[in-house]
Amino acid sequence: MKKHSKKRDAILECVRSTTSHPGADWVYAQLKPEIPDLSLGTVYRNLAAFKQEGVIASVGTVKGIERFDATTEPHAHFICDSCSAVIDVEGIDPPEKLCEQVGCGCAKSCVLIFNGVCSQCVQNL
Amino acid sequence: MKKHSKKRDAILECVRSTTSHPGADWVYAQLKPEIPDLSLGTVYRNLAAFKQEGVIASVGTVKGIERFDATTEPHAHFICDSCSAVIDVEGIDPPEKLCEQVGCGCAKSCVLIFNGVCSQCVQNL
DNA sequence: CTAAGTGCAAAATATTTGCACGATC
DNA sequence: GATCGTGCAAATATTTTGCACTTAG
Repeated sequence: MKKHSKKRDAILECVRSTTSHPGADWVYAQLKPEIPDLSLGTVYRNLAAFKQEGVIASVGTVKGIERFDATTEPHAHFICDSCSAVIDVEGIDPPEKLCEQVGCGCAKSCVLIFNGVCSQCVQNL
Repeated sequence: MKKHSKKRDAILECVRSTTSHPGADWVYAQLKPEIPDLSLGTVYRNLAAFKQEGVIASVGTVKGIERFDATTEPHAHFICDSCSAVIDVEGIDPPEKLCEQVGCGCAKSCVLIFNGVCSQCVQNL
């Protein structure tokens, strides 16, 4: 049976409160001042659990760090090669319908990611 | 100036000789018997260099391991959640044309990945 | 009370890097 | 002989885990 926990709630709330698609360390850094006795291990454990339950989704690993998304509706992402920002792409969705046409197995979901340099980084070059 | 090296050639050849989209450790394991004085660091260094040069492409990180693809032409992949196999998907290509429509930055490429359980793993369940 | 959650630190994993040596141009 | 490539091992970086303690149900 699953129990309640302030820390767990805070971690989920933290991921939900941002559009930055954070990694575990970012969540930890955000919450640590507020919850001084928070442990990084707890953040990892809860993020893994949320992902397992389907409450949050993993966007993928950017420069070695797994990034999470509170929005579980399928949508495309843009990832900046320069600053590693992960940004939601409006108006373009992953072609989930094509899952059925994938021959090599039973595809359940699909991920669409655009790579490039974000508007902000382009300016700073 | 870039120099020649048997080990470098062997590493590239190894990636090219398989459709398994290997990671560094797999390449190392393949070549080690053949080239006993090969170092894992060298494999990492060369794969990173090839990727930089655009000779090979990174498919992404599957369960913590970065996987490479000798085919740099854009194409979709299927990744098995169970056995972590990375398989080329025929007939479906990433919508590169949409890069121009991505609002949040200058998208240069896009990645399309299907997730699910591969035919082989489905049988073994 | 029982089961689940957590802190802490150590362990496990994957990758990078410094340096001396060896290979290539 | 200058430059680049490599082995080796140590260093990083990220994530996982064992265990004792705490907390929610």
